[in-house]
Amino acid sequence: MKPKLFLIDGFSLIFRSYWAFINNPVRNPEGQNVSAVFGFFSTFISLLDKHKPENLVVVLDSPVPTFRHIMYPGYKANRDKAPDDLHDQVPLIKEFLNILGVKTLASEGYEADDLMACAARKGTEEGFYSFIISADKDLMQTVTDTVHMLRPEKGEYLDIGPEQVVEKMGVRPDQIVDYLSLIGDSSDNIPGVRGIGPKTAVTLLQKFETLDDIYNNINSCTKGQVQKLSENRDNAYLSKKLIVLNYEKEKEIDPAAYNLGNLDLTLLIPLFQKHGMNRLAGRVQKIVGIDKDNNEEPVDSNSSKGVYSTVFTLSKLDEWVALIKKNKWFALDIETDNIDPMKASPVGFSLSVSSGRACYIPLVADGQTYIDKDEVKMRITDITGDKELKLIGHNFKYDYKVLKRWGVEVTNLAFDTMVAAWILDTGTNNYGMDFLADALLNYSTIKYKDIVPKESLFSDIDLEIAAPYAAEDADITYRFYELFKKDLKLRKLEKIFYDIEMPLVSILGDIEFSGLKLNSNSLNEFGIELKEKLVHLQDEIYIECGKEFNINSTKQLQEILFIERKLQPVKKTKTGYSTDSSVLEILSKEDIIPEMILKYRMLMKLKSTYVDALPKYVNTETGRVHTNLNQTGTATGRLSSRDPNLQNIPIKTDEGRRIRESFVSKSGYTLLSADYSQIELVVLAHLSGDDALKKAFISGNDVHSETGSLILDKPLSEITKDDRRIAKTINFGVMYGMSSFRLSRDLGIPRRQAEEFITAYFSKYNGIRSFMDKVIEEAEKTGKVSTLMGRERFIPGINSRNKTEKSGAERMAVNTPIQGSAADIVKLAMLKITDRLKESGLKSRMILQVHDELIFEVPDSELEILKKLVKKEMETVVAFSIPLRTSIETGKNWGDFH
DNA sequence: ACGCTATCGTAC
DNA sequence: GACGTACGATAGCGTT
Repeated sequence: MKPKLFLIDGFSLIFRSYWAFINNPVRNPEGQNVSAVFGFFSTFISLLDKHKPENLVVVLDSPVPTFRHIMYPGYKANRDKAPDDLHDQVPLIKEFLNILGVKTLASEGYEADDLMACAARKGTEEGFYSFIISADKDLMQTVTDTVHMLRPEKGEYLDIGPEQVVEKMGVRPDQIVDYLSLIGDSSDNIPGVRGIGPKTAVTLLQKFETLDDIYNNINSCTKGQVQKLSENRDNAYLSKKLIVLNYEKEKEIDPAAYNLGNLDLTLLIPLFQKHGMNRLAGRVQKIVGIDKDNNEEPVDSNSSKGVYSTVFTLSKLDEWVALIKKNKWFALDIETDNIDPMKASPVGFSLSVSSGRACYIPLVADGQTYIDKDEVKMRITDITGDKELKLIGHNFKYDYKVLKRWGVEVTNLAFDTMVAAWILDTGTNNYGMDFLADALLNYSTIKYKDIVPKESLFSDIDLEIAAPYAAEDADITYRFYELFKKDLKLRKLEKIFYDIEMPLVSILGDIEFSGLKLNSNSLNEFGIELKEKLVHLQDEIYIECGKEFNINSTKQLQEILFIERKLQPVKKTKTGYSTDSSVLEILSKEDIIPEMILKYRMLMKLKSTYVDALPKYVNTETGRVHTNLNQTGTATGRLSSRDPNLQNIPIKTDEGRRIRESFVSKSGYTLLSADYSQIELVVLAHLSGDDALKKAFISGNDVHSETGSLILDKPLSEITKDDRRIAKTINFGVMYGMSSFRLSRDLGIPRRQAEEFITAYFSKYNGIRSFMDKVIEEAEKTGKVSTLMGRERFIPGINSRNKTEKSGAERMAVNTPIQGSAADIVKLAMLKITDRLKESGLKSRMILQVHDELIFEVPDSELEILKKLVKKEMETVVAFSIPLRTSIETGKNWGDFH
């Protein structure tokens, strides 16, 4: 049996699907028309299921003009432009195909028909059976014994070989071109011979074989035919040129590249569900389920409930421990009595070693104790400290901290399903079990809030209710594990997941567990100062305005500024005129109020967000602040920090710095901060390979001054502070895709000059321009971008025709490899340093990460050792062609560094 | 009382 | 509309 090569005429299918539902379009929850998406994938799935092709490619038309338009301006000139709501579905379809790993084929200047013909012929040469999936009858010219069409007719796809062509059209495949040249094609605006229709064409071709022969023997035709044929001779031959397919691209096509491998259709399920196409999601599940059946595996149990038991005795518990030791991989979940892991104690454990099976081990339920907690602790210590076993958890950092607090050190965490879900798609912001189970397994979980009333604890709940809920968590975690393990492999995301993110989970757990010491007293004193200043400022503002109002209300402030004081608005927001700081700064030239508001805003921010808030986070047991470093919080790979956010503690103003100063080291210890210098620019220099930027770094001089020297075209010695400021703004701006509009506003220079700066920047650093173009092109082709360590991010909207959306997507695409690679590097450094601290038995602890900065709490005696160790590990974590520098600072408080 | 969105401001 | 990634406070409005 020859392998099958499926060539899907993408737009043919898309158009047909769209118009098929035109009176009753399929819509997603947002109301967007997704008929074409639905129709396309409905057919796609059916074809895959029915024919099981080994190879498949979706062939797409390129934007006009093609060579046919150039040859004949009238070509397809009668076509209307595609409606917007059809147009908008194309990127979505491409994205879905991309996620599946199905290739697309397009080539500028050629139509899909040409490319399919090329691929089919090349396929024949290389031993494939080709199938062209299209409604277009022009393609019948390609049909041979080894090239068939699958043509939609009456709700099914008919297999069209040479015999079927003769049956349908009355001529052989090799006569199709001449046949169509005679009758023309009104839908493509191809003239043909006026007055000759299908009937006459067939008669003529049966008699004379070819168009040439017809004209050579024109005298044997009827009088009417002779007249029509001679009048339209040019049209007939022009039509022929337009209809015959072009094989120029045949050499470039490699059918083997379209091998589907192990196509995982389940990847489509969440996408379908997101767009309200539950029927399609169901069909995929059915198809995949049937496949599993054939392999004598249980019927897909993803969406069915599991079988759970409650463990009341130690002997039952030991049976489960034995199961774990046999299976090696096991899911563990802990129920506790507090949402904050630094305050929580375990009230029960659930375990699973296979999808659909789990148990719950209650310590406390309904206020009553069950199994002895010390006996359980021994078993838990046993299974979480055994490196032969592989622990699976969902958001296990929480459980890790609870266990650590309970006195159990987990050393064998191998798979966190929440982190895996994030690595597979960093672009969403819900990685909770309930949501993922619904989206990926079509499984509706028991919801915590449905079984635990407000103000109650989990340990208050009846065991009959608590046990299934808890066991389900372990069961679903195990199901996720089986799903994600496969996806990570398929998507080649194993390295970033297993080698970077997974070891990081417990490191982050340890950092959070350590926490930072906060001097609440000094903060409270500062709070009193701030309050006095704020009351004073508020009074002054009221007096100046002649009335009292809520200064914190932008709505009321707008009234004051733009109506009462008749100031000129600078920019608009969705709901009115903006009053943000850049606006107030401009307005402060005209009026004294804006400056007072700016001052008020700054002090208010410090007080409410930091001074008042931070002391509330001091843990009563440890006396320290334990932030939550969210590993799944960003689309680029960075960490984020919550409750409290310690990654945005002020530093820029003197007042703000006082907040930083309230973070102190414990007695006998010093804080050490190690900061990568300009890591994002260094990453950009490395990734782009731009010689000028690399040179700027290698020189060892300040990179912003070097940039200033380059774009302002003057020697380094003549670069003023102001020049440096401009260069710095541009350096950062470029990485974020800043416009000249914004640059001119931020620097207070004319738009023209800002444009010149940007132009100069890219002409001096031309490697950066080409790097960015390359990234955007990659994003357009694959729908995603990736970082140094292979982390991926989908870029929705990158193929949008909406200009704003498109350029927004481009900025994301360009920034993500830079920001994300920097994040990769810092994470690698964290892993290495942790290893070194462990093996050397030092008492120093990493206590915070702020994107490009690591903070340690170091015994005074270890200070010198640690300075060296940290610097060395950080600077050697990756081998770049340019140095990766760090600056180390130490002090008794976080603001003390200089 | 709670939840959502908009706006603003802090960090890297 | 016009600079990427976050979190969080407050206001204001709508729903329970």
